[in-house]
Amino acid sequence: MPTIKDIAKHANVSICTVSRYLNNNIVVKKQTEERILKAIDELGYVPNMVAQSLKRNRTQNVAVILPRINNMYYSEMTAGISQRLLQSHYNLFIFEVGNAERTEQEILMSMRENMVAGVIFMGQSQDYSFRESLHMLLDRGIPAVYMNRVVKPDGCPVIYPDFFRASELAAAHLVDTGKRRLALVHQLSDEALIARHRSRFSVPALAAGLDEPLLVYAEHGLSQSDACLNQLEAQEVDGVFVLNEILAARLTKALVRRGKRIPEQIGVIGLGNSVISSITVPELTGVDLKNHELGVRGAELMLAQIEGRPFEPLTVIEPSLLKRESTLMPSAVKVGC
Amino acid sequence: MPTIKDIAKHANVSICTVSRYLNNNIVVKKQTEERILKAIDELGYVPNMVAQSLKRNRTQNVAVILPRINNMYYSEMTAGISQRLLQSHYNLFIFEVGNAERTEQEILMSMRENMVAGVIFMGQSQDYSFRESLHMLLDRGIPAVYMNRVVKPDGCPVIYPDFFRASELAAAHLVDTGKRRLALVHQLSDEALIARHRSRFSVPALAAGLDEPLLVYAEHGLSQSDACLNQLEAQEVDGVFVLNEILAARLTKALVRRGKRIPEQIGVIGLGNSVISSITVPELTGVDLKNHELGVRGAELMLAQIEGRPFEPLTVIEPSLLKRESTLMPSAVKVGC
DNA sequence: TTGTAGGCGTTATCAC
DNA sequence: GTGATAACGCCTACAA
Repeated sequence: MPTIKDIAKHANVSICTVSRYLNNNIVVKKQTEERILKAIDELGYVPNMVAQSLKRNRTQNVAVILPRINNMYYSEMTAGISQRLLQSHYNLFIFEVGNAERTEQEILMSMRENMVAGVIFMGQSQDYSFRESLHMLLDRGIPAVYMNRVVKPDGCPVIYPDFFRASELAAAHLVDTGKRRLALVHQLSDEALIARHRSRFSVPALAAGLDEPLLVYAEHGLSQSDACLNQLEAQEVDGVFVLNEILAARLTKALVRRGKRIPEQIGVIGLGNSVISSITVPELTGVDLKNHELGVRGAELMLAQIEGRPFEPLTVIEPSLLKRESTLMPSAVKVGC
Repeated sequence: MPTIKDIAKHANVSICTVSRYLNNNIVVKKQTEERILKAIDELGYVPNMVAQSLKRNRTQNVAVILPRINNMYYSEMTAGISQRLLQSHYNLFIFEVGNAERTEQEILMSMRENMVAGVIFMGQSQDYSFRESLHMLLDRGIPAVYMNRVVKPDGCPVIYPDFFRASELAAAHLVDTGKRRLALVHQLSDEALIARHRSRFSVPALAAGLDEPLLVYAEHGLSQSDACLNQLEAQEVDGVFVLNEILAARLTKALVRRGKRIPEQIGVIGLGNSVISSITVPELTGVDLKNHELGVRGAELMLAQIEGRPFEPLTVIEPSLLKRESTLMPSAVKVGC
């Protein structure tokens, strides 16, 4: 592998002229430039980022730490990150920590060992890992971004979709389509999150003069005999928002098997807008959390920090509702008009 | 950031003693060891992999080049790769090339710039990219692995699932469940691949004395009015294998909407075993291509090359059939008995 | 068993 | 405009 040294020799200039020319730090004579270019071409020179990193004390590699890469939400975000980083000639490291065979300390040490330019922490909304050890990075000047986690900014920028707005959008749409008895189905364990979802979900219902919506916890392994379904039936629920796309699909299936007509008897909305929602029968109305955009914007927060540009400490992405078959068409008469 | 130099000073030993101790290249006196360990602990030393890479002329980073990370097949394989690489303390670079905003030359240059330890090329079975430029890597001693692509080994090990065996398994199961008129539905464009699928799919049918199965190309954007469905109906097909899981789900939906009873009137099998298959109504029998295992084994092929161990030039993973609701139970009387 | 010194490919601080 | 030269942190003959 030829080095700038070889280029310099071949072009009859000094090493540093080559280096500075390659880094655009200098204006060289036309003739010199041609000689350098010719040498690079003839010798097949490829710059060595490792040596550069050692010298500059920083790589062009950004690490993403996530629970599982084979999860559509995370992989969509990752795709957004990847795309944005590539544009700016940064590389993407993936660290899967789901199996938890590595401690936080070990992971952070790995970040330092590899001199990453920055770290993006991706996780569920209620994921609080790395909150303590984060400052070990920040203190050493390694920027970080929290992505998809609903936490207050504390030392590094935070970006997540407005999960609670999603609940509100869903409730509003159910109300708009004439539903009178709403329920919020979830599998969360974080009480604070549940409370926030519930309160936002209630807003459109209460505004329309409806009862306080039901809050239903769905056990894992939903089947036809589930308590969750019985509860919906007993309470005569006619509109439900499920805080998980796959769960929404399973619930839909279970409802259909119980003979419920969707959307006439019960409207269903899922949180998410992947291929899942377009495969169920009926197809699911869903709230799109804009995972790809989240990734792109998160990567931009990272780049802003690395390159010393200003950035927002908190970014909340507005979700959007996608209407499909599992809800009725909104009635012409809007609530409150 | 403290360096081995600082450790050496603090422990009152020479730099090289520290270095060799850390690399297990040496047995040091108990006392020396303790002093080194103490210094490492007190100074919070973290080894610098970048410097190490520069010296060793190779990083611990393995790159995976794939079309899209937000595709369940690829992300499952990637998860397998990630898991195996982490075990051996290698890092994972992700290079998405789907949007094709970079030429092969640029991508390979990026590999060299970053001194990756190896490159795993992941792509569709009929993906022939990088075949020409691959040797640019190999010639420079950078090992590569072809993953999921059905090509003959040529310079680097190849690993893929036995796609054609999947067709055979599916056909055999359809025959076992009493189906008499089979069809293979696909969206492929590679004639050679189609022919191989077709011939293997035919084997169980012909062995059972049935007609040669139908080969049906499904246009994109499958709907109820599709030629594909009409064809299946006209030919009175009662058993179908779809070479794509999502397409299988859509086809199932379309069949149900046309009033077909699955699996009684028509049995459906999809190629793939993700969450998709368990969400459709009815749930889809599928052929699992073992993507995760593919990833793990592929990573092992990479590691074997890097570490100079012997390895198989060609690995073909055996798929397995997962029976669900979209096919009948196999009859007790086996074909050919 | 331990130490000295040179070099990996690059950048950056000086001079000229 | 250009050129020596000294780092960056680590490894490794070679020497002691």
